[in-house]
Amino acid sequence: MSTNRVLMPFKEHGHSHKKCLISAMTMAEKTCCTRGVKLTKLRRRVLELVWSSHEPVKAYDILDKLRDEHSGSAPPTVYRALDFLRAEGMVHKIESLNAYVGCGEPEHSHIGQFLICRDCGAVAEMDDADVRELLAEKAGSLGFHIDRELIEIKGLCAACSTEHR
Amino acid sequence: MSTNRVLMPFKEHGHSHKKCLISAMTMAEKTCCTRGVKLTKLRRRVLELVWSSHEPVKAYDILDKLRDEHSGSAPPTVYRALDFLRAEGMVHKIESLNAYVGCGEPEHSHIGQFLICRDCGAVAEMDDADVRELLAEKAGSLGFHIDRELIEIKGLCAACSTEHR
DNA sequence: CAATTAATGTTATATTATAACATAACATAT
DNA sequence: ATATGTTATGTTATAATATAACATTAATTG
Repeated sequence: MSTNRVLMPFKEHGHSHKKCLISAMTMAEKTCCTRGVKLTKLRRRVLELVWSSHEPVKAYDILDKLRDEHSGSAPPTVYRALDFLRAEGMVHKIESLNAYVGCGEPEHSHIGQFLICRDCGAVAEMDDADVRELLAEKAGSLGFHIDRELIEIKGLCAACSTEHR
Repeated sequence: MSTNRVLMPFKEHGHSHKKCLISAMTMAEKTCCTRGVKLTKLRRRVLELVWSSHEPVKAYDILDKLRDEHSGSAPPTVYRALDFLRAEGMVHKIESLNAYVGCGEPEHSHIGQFLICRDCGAVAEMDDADVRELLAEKAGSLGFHIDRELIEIKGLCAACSTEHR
């Protein structure tokens, strides 16, 4: 039995992204509503910008876009929105890139395992129980108790592998 | 059979660190010599500063110390030395902390899995083949080929768990 | 609608890292 | 030994990432 839950798979290159975006935004609205937290106009916009692709987005790139739309935007504008979105599990930070990606499944809290393609830059998110268990076991054998794990894997996605052949 | 190689275990709190430091520096000298690369005075000093404890060290903290010793030190001084040491596997960067730790086994190139205690701040380094294999398998099932993996686990080390009881 | 809380605006600054070019130290060939 | 090339370091400037602190506005609630 596989526990390889894929929260957000790699998409074929050039897929129509509109559906991803709509689905993510709908899910976010719904999740916020359920939780009684507010997805304000600003937060929604930042989430849209994060979801503009499957590649991690930089905070200052988001800021540039916000500034085009509203001159009063500043770093805190972005970081606060990102903090909110991260706290609600709608966005994850990729620490090794200082960049942010949308989460495909914000409604259930989790800690993802990220696959990052070195070629197209896209990120996929797994949430694999076997991996978590194995790490817990290995860490446990050293007397270490895990709170949170950060897993960011760099490599080549299937689509990019194919193109390279 | 366990594959849980521990490159740098957690030490009991308050252990005499001098031996760790001497051993690390000796190993570094030896490894550089074998490889025909130069552990210059500056690089050696930066490595010592990284090894001043088992906690990740910040680049600008290193810089402050270097400046005490030589006023001509600047950010590039530190980052270049760190780049060299990282390239030679003597230092690892903890991406989630923007900080640097010494590697217990620079002589064989590897990608470690880091356990970071939220209480004492110490870092242990594992290099576990089972974990690597499982991740390769899981990623592989998505058609993803792994180049490098980043694993940084936050939690509570054995010594800190004991103290909390 | 007054009081409170939450969200955003605004200014300033902290932290982390690199670019670009100059000089010095070291190695090697003549 | 000295010219030459290479590696390492010095130096100045700036880029990129993130937070602090306080003011204002908007939303919520008593």
